Amino acid sequence: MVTRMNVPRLTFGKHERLRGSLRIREVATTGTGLSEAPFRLIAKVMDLPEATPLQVAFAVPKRHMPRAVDRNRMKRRMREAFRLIKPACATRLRGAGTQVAFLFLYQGRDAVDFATTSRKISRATDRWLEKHVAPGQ
RNA sequence: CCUGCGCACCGCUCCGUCGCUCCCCGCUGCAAGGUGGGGGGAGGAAAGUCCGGGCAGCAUAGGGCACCGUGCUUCCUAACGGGAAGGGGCGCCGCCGGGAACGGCGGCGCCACGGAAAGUGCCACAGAAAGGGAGGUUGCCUGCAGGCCGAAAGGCCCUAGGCUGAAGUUUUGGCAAGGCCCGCCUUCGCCAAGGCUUCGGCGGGUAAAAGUGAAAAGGUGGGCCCGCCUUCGCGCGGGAUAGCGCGCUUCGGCGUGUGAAAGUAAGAGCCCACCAGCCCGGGUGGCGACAUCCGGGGCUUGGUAAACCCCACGGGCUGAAAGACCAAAUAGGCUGGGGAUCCCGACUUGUCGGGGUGAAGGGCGGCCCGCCCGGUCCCAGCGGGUAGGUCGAUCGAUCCCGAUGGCGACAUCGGGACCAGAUAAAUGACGGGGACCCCGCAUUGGACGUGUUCCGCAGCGGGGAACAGAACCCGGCUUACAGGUGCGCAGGACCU
Repeated sequence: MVTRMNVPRLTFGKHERLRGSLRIREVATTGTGLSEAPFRLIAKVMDLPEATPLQVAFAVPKRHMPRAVDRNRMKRRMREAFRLIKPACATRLRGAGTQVAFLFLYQGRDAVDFATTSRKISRATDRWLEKHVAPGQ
């Protein structure tokens, strides 16, 4: 109980997911992006319908990974990786007082393991925030 | 025991930490939500989207044509192009019968399996020729005798056909030369006619033999002997044999009854018998596909319908992005009220009444076009409709167990269970253990067949774990698949 009080839970609920084809298209077309190995991050500072500092979506194109099983596995790894770094990212955005929509794309042809995925996702997020969000407080 | 093939079934499991989604309950909050607890959460193919159905909307008097699909029978089913049980055909293997063609029985496998005898088309390559279809090549046989017309050339009859060239040889006759016994003989000589042999061209015939092809027009065996004639012909008669029937059998046959055949130059695809197939009629068995028996025809009618086509049966079209409902902002629509402005009328000269307002009016300007000014306002309600949301949407031809009926697919009855429901799309990430399989290392136990054999227990190290992710739901089909289990078949090794 004591640990629960101090350490924030590493949750990742539905309201923190970027949903709706119109918003996703807006991020994909007008957002600013950067690449990190097989991943690509596109994000945009914009108003979100939920009271949350960020929303995020993950995409794996069918033309690179034709089998649904492979696409699912890659999306799950990306989601898991982002879940673990999300709290730090959220506090930073709360400090800056802005809302950001993220869109992660996977552009590789073969699946990569979780360690690599985690490292790359984290680097990409840090780099994007460094560039576009003023450091809080 | 090993290997391969086929069919059926299974399709790793547990723990910890951190998460996701749906449902239920408690607390909290106006609500959104938060929080605590409990429960559910991918497959045998979820795949391909190839069939069928439910469900939904649209269309629809009835019928026909067109188009599409299906195609042995009966049954199962909500339905099917699915399934079950049968029938038939084909292929391979084994055994049996027959002189042969071929037939019977058994096993295994395969088959979209209505009609090719309604018509049309097509049948590559090869081959002379490929479907109303012949005699082409090599080879073989044959070209003998005659009549009539005509001046002749030639024509006609008869005939399967009624030729011709070269060389050699020979016979007869004549000529020439020579000889002598003088009317005969001889010749490396010449001419004419004829015969024979060989070779070639041309015509006729074509069985055995040879070729191509998937297929050359179903196949096998045989067609003997004697006699007769106003009629010599697919004539008539007699006999024999084959064949067929019956009986016996030592299965080798024997006995007995019946009993074939026609042609030609030679032959045959002509004739006879049988085998196989086909068609027609009838009997028996079967719900039926069909089977079987008897009689007749005397036909041989090739393949292809996944070519057109014919016949029978079925099909309205579109799919969950179907469809139903709620519904913001903005723009526009309609209705009502108010404001502003313009026009008209009335007079009490600033009020009232009526009407218009995507126009009136004013300016630039001779006029039209055009441009500019002015104004196009505010509020409420209604309806359509977009974003978004809810339903559809997860209790159903459902699953499990049992009983009964049925050869079976399956059906009926009884009891029990609730078992994914996401929506940029949940079912995961990381770590560790346990089974399983493979490889290596050593260690032991057992079996007799004592081997470079086979089987088993525990140990250490390393590796592997397939195909694949629900998207309205269900029944099938097809395809993919590591490893394992069971059954069947085939082959091999060893023992008895």
